[in-house]
Amino acid sequence: MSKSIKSKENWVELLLAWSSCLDRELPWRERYPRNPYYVWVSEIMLQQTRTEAVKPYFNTWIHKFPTVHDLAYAEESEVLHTWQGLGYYNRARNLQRAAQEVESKYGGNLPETRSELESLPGIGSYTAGAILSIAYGQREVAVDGNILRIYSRLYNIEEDIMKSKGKRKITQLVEETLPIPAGIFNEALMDLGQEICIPKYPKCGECPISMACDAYVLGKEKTLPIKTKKKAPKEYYVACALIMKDNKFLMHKRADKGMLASMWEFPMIIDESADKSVHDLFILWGEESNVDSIWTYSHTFSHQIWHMSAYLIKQKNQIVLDKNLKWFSSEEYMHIPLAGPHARLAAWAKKILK
DNA sequence: AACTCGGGGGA
DNA sequence: TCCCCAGAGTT
Repeated sequence: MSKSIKSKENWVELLLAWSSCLDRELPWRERYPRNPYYVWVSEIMLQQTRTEAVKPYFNTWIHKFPTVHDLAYAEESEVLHTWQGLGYYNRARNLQRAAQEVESKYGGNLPETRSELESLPGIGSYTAGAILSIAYGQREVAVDGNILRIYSRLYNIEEDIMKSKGKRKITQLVEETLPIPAGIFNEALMDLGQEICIPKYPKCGECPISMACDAYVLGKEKTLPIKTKKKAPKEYYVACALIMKDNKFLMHKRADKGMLASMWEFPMIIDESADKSVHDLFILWGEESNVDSIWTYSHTFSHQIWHMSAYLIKQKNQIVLDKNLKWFSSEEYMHIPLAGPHARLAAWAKKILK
């Protein structure tokens, strides 16, 4: 039997041996058995987000909301404020809603079946599999971006891993190779995906299972996986109003659905035309005290680009406040969830009040 | 199946 | 610049 064939059979063992030596120190991996709530919070935070970005948020989160109960009864604004800067804010809202359901329906204990977990908001097939395998020791697959990439290379899968056909094929393959304990194996694959089998230039020279890897043997490690490109972000022009009264700024709470839901912003008009956004801002909020913008910034989201400009505006005589329109001092607005680039504008605008 | 939803880090 | 990342929900 040739070495490569033998390695193909043994790659799971080789991977597990490698990862046990690696012993990564992560805040959500501190003890055995794992705290299911910690696993849950970390998996939600890690969706589409790098480990290094998550670490400080995870520690702050656990400090503020140590248990499912604490999260369930927290103010939504504090939940969003704690998540501010991490992105994909529906994750935070869904996490709290799910915590409320776990509290009321399951007595504060995260359920241990795939169907019950996937019925909770924010928990899909990947996260359910991660919780079941890592926190509860069940033999369940958890197919994330790392696993799609690694299996595409290991088994020379040329299907597009972003499409359901490719994902189905790889999920089937993972199911066939999944050992016990699956949690250790799933974590080992994620470690390999972050440390070695990285997207652009995989470090095959350091890889413990390169001899079992079809892509490496065939010299295709840089061309796999096949993945569709994302389309270019759409560009918008955003005019922001700085309206002051009694050393406070007027601020607006965004709708509870859609982009940056329920987060606060300076009153703004967004449009595909720069001129129209500024024109409409003055129509709606009043006469400009200076026709020139006093602050500009371009912010790139994953699917939109906002070209922002801020204007000092003399307030109209009548501004009808409601729960979504309030005055905040620069001290006060550091404690509310600020919408994306508005956090940057808020930090800058503090000096106007001095 | 295609689209929305954030932000930051690396080459 | 461009690309990617421990995905889920909606249409």
